[in-house]
Amino acid sequence: MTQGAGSEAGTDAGKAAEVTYLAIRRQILSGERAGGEWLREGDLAAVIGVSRTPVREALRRLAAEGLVRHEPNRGVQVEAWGVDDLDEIFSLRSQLEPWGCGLAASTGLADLEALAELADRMDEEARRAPPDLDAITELNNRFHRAILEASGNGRLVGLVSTVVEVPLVWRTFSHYSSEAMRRSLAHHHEIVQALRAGDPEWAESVMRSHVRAAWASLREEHLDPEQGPS
Amino acid sequence: MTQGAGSEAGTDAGKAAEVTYLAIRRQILSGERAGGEWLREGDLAAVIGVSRTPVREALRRLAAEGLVRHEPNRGVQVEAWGVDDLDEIFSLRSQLEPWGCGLAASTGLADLEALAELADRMDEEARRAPPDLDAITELNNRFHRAILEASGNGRLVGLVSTVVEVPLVWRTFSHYSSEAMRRSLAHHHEIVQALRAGDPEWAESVMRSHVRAAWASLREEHLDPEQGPS
DNA sequence: TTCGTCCTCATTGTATGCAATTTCGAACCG
DNA sequence: CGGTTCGAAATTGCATACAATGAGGACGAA
Repeated sequence: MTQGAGSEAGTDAGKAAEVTYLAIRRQILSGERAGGEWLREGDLAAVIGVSRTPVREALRRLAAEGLVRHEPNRGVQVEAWGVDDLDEIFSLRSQLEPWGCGLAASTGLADLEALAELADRMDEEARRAPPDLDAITELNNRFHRAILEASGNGRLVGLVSTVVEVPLVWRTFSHYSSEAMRRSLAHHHEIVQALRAGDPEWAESVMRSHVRAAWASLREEHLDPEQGPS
Repeated sequence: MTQGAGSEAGTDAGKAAEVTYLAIRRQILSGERAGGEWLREGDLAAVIGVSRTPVREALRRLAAEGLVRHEPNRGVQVEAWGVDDLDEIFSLRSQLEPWGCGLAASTGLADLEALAELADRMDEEARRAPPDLDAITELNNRFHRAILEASGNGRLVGLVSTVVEVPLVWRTFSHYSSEAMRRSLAHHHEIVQALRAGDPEWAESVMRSHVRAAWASLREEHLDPEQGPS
């Protein structure tokens, strides 16, 4: 068969369990799998072209990360998120990310060139005729991750990752107005500047503004359930 | 066949995978399994009395929680922690726990009676001839968890749990001097009082003192490797 | 002696078969 | 007609068998 997997077919680059994990994870983050949907081991195994064993491992891993919910003897279903989760996530984020950004300004571990380039590339992508939101999302996540890594606290990176890696947040930019987008991109440059100046309080403040602006944008969108179908 | 779960005898309360997970986890947190030690699936399966399948699931779950490290095609080894990890953990903790405690003071969700009782029972346990450190540890963890739960942010509970549930921190009290112990227990009562007063800043401050005092105690102990045998 | 190669064994990774549990529908009773 | 009980199908949980990968040692040549 090997019909559905498509992209993952061909190279056995990673192990089956890893491939399966990445495939399911991508489907959830992209919104391809709706919240509440049941994930049957047999179906997934058939589609991806592996046996149920690696599928089970992938599902357990996803459960540990909070992307799916495991109901004993019943199966696994995609976690359903709501506006309450948005508030939990962003109140945590607006606590942790500014703090980490301030630390990064103190340590001086950040690769300012790389960060500046990421910010520039986001500008470029945003200027395209139809902005490539996936590309911007990718760059934005790398930007935020790089800053947290520069905080010197490895656990902070992991914690924030587990919190923000949910569909609700992952596709942040698809909910931005063009004004919110411009402001967000400007924040990135200002953050780099604050880091370059080695000013922790400035860095922390900008990052706090950045996160809370994102919060407001998403919140507005989710309180008006007028989004398109499916 | 012969799956009688001999060693874990008594109730087959949970499923094999759950039992296995809890068994291995307990061994790691108690220090029974040293950092760096390799955990072979076959051995664990034989000892616990299950097949390798649930053992693998348990190990994957522990890997996702950061208690063990999974090396592809090589196996799983217990994570080794050092003083650097202590600093990472406690700098995170002294950021998150005071914040959560302040939130709890604002929400008023905390069950003050239950918290006061936990604090009292810790006092009692500490007064025993040989203080039952395991009992105190258990009560202390429940105390801290209850406060975070009262913050109204469910994710905060999970995040802090994954951070503090390592042997280094779990057995905090076994490293306390009697003075540090008394101060720590006093903090608990003061925290309850601050929550009762509904004063977020007070609550936050006491919790910050509480956490940072613990940090100092543990750090001192770990910088002087003159501790008694195992 | 020392380095490199190959072979063997231990261990993990995957697939498959079977037992246990849940779900869902249809027959049955009130 | 509504509610309940029983049973077959679907699904998960566990055990076992097999394949694949890596570690360590014996052997031989420089």
